[in-house]
Formats: sequence, C-alpha cells, structure tokens
Amino acid sequence: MRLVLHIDLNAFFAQVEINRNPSLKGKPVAVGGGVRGVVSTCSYEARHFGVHSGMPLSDAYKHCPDIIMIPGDYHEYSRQSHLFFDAVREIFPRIQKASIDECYADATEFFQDISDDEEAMYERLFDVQMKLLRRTSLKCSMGLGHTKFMAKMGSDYKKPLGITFLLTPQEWQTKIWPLAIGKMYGIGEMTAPKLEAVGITTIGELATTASEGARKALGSNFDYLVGWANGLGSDVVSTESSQRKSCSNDVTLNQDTTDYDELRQWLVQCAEDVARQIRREGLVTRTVCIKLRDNNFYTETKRETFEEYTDSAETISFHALKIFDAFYRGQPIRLCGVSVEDLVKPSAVKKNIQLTLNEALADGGDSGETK
DNA sequence: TCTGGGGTCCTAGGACCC
DNA sequence: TCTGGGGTCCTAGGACCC
Repeated sequence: MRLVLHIDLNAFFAQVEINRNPSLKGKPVAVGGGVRGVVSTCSYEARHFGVHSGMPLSDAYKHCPDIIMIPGDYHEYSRQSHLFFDAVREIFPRIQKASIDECYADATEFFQDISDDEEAMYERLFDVQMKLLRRTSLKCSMGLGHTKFMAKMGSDYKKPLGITFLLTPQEWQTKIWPLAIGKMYGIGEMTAPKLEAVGITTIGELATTASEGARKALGSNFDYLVGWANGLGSDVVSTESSQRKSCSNDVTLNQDTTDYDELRQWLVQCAEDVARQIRREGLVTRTVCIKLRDNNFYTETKRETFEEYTDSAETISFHALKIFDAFYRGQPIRLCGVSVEDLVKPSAVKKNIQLTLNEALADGGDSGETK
C-alpha cells in the first residue's frame, strides 16, 4: 500500500506576516481588508476569540476589538509558498500542490525501511517538520495515510505543528469517525445540514449508513463519499502541474451602484486585468463570462463563446460589455467581474489565432501591457 | 458596518447535427 | 401529419475548497 503525506501550512498568511513583523507574535492577527471584506486567514490567538476565515471584518471586530488587521500581500505569500514547497521537494521528490498552502507527497519510499515501525516513522516525520520550520520559519501540520483523502483528514486533525497517522483501520475509526460530518473534506455547509436531517451527524455514521435518505441527500456523490469515509480513494500523487482552466478578476464595490457607466468601467478594468494575466502566462481564451451580484447577494453569470481564440484586452472587454448590455436590468450591484474560460496554449489551437500586433510582440516579453 | 476573491468539478437542459 | 437515438457543444448555476 502506498503512503501518502499531506502537508498543510498552518494559518499561512498570518504566519508570513508575523515572521516579517515579530512584534505581532502572540497577538490576534488577521489578514483581510477592504470596506466590505472578510478574514482571509487569522492567527490562533485570533481564533480563540471566535474569529475564523470567511468571517466579515465587521464581525471579526465584534469578536475581537483589538484584532490587528493586515491587508494581504499575495505576491509575498506566493513567493514563500514556492520556497516552502521547493524545500519539501528536496525531501519528497514527488509532490502534488493542492493550493497555495498545501500539498500531497508520495512518502512510500521515504518510509520503506521502517514501514512496520510507527514510532520510528513518527520521529522521522517530526525531523522533517522541524527541518522545514528552521529552513522557512513556517509551521505545518502533517497527515499520513494510504489515500490522499486520509492524509488530508490527518493534517487537519491536529494543528498547528501536528502529525497524525491514519494507517490502520483502528486509527481511522477512533480519530476520524467521531468527527462531525461537516468536518469531512467534500461536505460543505449545504450538504452537512441535509445529512444531519436524516440522522447522519458524524463521519462514522456516513461510513456505515444504509439510509435511503443519505443516498438522496448526496445524490451521485453518495458512493465516493461513503468510500472516502471508509478510507478508500485515490492514492495517486500527480507531479505534473496542471494547466489552469480559467482566470477571473472581480471587485466588490465599496457601495452598491446602479450607475451604468461606472459598472462598464469596472468591467473594462477587470477584463484588462484578466487579459494581462493570461498573456503573462501565454494563454488564449474563447469564452468570456461576466458576473453580477446584486444588493440581495443574488449572483448571476452570463457567458459567450466565440470562434477565434484571443488574449486581447480589447476583445475580452468588448465581449464583456456586450454581455453586460444585453442583460443588465438596472438593479443595484455590489460585485461585478470578468472571467475567461477554455484557456489553452496558442500552440494547442489548430485554428488561426488572432493576436493583435502589440500583444504578439509582447508575447515573448516580460510586460504584456499594451495601450 | 453581514457575507472576498480565486479557483475546480459537476449537472442539467437546450440547440444542433447526423 | 406528430416526432427516434446518439453525440457534441454551449450555457447557467450549484457546491466545494483555500
């Protein structure tokens, strides 16, 4: 059986901020901002006050009036993420990045000589954790199991700096089965209440269910989720970095607006940002989508697919505005944005691609900016 | 001063073609 | 003159995750 390790950077953004400003150490710190923003990540001290990611800033201040709010520096987080995972890769050559702050590693060979001695394995993993901490000043927690799902549940089990083994059915059933169903990766805030309504409140209850109600609540996801709850699932750590499929930029306005021209200007700005990003990455698109969220938090998306692939800001803006004109009805808008889908490398496109002259010139260069 | 921003995957239905 | 079946593409939205 393969051994899969999941590594999760604990309160990653907050850690980065504390590392570069040690006076924040031991204090309730949150990364987040904007007039109508939410907490992106917060320190464990802030969590003691009940603050958590996704919480509106106004609520965070209510829970913890002294919270130190820091606007995010995502370039820096991305840079440190790369440094961290480069360090991981030196120890585990086969890793699969799952997000900016977590990855899976194939640890089968790493433990090959001691795979029957959990104590020795634990010590070896603890050494890795400390080595990574010394090297990057970043704390991580780790989970070890036979599938990616098991490893993921393990790294979440104890934070920060936790190490959790889920290698035997006993470990799995004593540690994971008692957890609330909402703690299961893959069960979100829409599905958890449905399962609770049919009497399934823990992961163990899902694992052993024979309930028709549960089958109905989960629909086509029933089989694999019950499998996961029983420790089944994929153990394939895929090392190739996957090509991104979409790129988006949206903005929550400081105040709701019905101003047609203002909304158009925001959309153009979002379209330009998206075009800049895909050009930087050497990608082209043929589907443009706009998103509008109204004052009731009702969100609509509309998209259009066209013949020719493009990376032109003008073309993307043109389509975004065309869609907007066709369906905006004057309701107060709190968020608008543009995304592009069907992203591909130009070389993968058989049909002729329309690149503007400027953008074609910028293609090999550093700056994708035109006009 | 309720509810960010950036993603992924999936589903269902309609249009269209043979 | 009453209506198949299969396949693909496109669209809109749901759910989830960090």
